[in-house]
Amino acid sequence: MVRERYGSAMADKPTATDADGRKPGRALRADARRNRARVLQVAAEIFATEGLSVPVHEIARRAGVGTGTVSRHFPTKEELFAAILLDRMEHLSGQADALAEGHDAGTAFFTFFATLVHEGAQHRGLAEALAGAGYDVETAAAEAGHDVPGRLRTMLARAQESGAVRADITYPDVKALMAGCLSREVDDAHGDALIRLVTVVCEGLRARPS
Amino acid sequence: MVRERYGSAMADKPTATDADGRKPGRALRADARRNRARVLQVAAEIFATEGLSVPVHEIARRAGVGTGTVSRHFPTKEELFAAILLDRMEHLSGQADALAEGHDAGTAFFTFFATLVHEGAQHRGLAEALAGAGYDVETAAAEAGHDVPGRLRTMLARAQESGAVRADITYPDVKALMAGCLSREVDDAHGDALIRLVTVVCEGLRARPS
DNA sequence: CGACAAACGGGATGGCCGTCCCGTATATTC
DNA sequence: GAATATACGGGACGGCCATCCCGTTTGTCG
Repeated sequence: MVRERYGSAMADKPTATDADGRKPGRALRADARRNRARVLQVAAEIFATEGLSVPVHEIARRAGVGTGTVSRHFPTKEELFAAILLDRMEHLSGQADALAEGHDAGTAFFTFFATLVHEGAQHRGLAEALAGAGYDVETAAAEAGHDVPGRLRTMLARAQESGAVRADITYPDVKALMAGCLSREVDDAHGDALIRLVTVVCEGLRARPS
Repeated sequence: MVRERYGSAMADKPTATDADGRKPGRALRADARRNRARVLQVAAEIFATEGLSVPVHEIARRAGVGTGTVSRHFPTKEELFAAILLDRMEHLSGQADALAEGHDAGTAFFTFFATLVHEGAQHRGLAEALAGAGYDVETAAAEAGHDVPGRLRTMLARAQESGAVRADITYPDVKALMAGCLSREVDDAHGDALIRLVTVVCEGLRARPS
């Protein structure tokens, strides 16, 4: 059987000392900011391609920093997970705003839907692990101003008003369809299969000229 | 953050000594057979409700056996996972055969579809973990004579021939829809939400009188 | 019923990983 | 350019868990 870890133990009561959610005091030192971003990026890639069980030491090694640096920025592995997701949410809500501005309602919605599916294909496990731990990513993101679901909901409504999307579709329908595209059945997250699925779903959502 | 383990480390190269896949020699002693079945059942329940990271010791404790007994029957945790899934597959293919015999093609298909979704809701993580480890459950099950996908495929074909299911549906479509029903969005695996989703999907699959 | 092998129990072992700590290096500030 | 707090590196610690081992129990067969 292929080499694979399932996960790894985690402290029950992490002694949360500093979540880098620092509002007060000084700003982060320049190198600290760089390192933090680098860890976040490397960790996102590694977790996406190799699973959540990759040791934090390994993340640090590949990011070219010491383990202490990682755990100072993200006191627990769980907080690292959350930070990655929040970071992605920030990107996504930025993209959403750009799309909403530069395209007609239909195009914006369909494009954003596809973006979300591809993003989801990358970080599937992450979101599940945090959800399983009772961490509500969407709410946390919304509080940080990166309300991706809200934006999707708005885009859906506009697309429907403009006649690009069937009027009988609801937001939960869209979420379920998205989840369907993300099923394990679609093996490779980058492959054609995913693109085909998204295409099919979008076609299904599109309002028929009738 | 709520107490939650993500998983647990596992040996890279399990010294596979005995997989209980014993064809030759003596049959299992009566008590051994009992214990094996009991562990399998208890483990399936626990993994389904509490996640895959529950320690093997805990499984043994709750099954009322020693850890040695568990690891003799299932040398590694991974083999325990696989055994559970194979066991479920056996149940399922039995149900499939019974359904195919006792009902019309349409009812058989829809009922089995619902059964699969509910089963999937239980053992979601299990299948994912094994798939991630490169273990092909479906093939293994097929080799053991419990070819669930094959049966579903057959039932779909018959249901389509009989006019109960839309003719333009393909088997992969069905798998994707099934996966959609199993999305994390449907929180409680026993709740009404899942039943509603299944109902909707089945209605969608049903051939319209036109 | 007695003898033997199969199976059991659960403690011991080894390894892995998250987290903490502290001496060192470096960005920032005056 | 010096002083100082901030951040870094990576080794060490502690805990957890899968697996193994071996003395003991129990089913099986003659």
